[in-house]
Amino acid sequence: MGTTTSATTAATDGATTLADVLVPWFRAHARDLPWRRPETTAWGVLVSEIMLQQTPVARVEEPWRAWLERWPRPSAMAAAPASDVLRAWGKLGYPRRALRLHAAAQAIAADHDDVVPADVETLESLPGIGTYTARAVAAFAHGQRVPVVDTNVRRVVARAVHGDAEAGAAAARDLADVEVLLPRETTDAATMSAALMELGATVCVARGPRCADCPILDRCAWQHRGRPAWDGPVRKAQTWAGTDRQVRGRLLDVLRGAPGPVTAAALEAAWLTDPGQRARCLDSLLVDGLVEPLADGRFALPGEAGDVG
DNA sequence: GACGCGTGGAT
DNA sequence: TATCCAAGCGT
Repeated sequence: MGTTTSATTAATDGATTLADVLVPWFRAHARDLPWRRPETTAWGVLVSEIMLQQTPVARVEEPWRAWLERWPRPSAMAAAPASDVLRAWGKLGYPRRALRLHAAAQAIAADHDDVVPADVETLESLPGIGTYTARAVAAFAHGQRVPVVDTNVRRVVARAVHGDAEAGAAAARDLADVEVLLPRETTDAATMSAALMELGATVCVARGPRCADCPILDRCAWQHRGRPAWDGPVRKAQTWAGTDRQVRGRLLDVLRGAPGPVTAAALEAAWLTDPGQRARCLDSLLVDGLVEPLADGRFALPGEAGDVG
């Protein structure tokens, strides 16, 4: 980073746009994340985007490196059993993401010549790739000029453009909101999207925004309005202790930690508080395809026992 | 549109 | 210690 501001052309009427400020700011201040390096493949970008869904950057860096070293192409991962994929996923959380990435890799290998698609609609047709991830891959891996809207971008737009403290629920209009902020130049458009995300992740954060460090403070609508408090609906607090999520996590942790199939007793020991809840959660893991029952009564990670498809 | 889905660091 | 929150997706 630290490159000089390479004459980002201002709008034809001479007005300085948001992109005129944020693109150079990004080039000077962006974190040096491994998936942003120029040698990163589209597959590497896709893997990073899936891992980063609801998971902080700091916890993704090392698993991402190991993942790309082990499975440098979609076909490599496609050939691995799901059990290997789930163990490599480790404790990143939301393991259904790993299963969907596995399925996406198989589809890319089988139907797309092992090349990560560049078309938003095609990307969205793949498992685990939704509105955000499809556009992130199209923009960051393939340089397309498409709006990329995640929770950071929605917060930045809510504040800087709409003058609200928080973004509220995601809406279809979010894409159009951001599209008008993108510069005409395709390459700069992708950088602008990355800049909006970076600003939201490092400066315009949810709690305790560092407005003194903000490059667009002088044109922030929220600032101009005196930074009024959020008066919209309050998000429901996440509960954790005793939830099915916790129980599922415990059960899966037993499977991941074992070298092979485990007994029903081993899973029962993972959650003694409420046997009914434990049974219900194990069943939901079976439904999700995260666990497989064996004929002898034991349980295994999918594909682990050699029972292919 | 609301809900369920893991995990762990920050405050 | 408890709560908040983190580059969403599928149902």
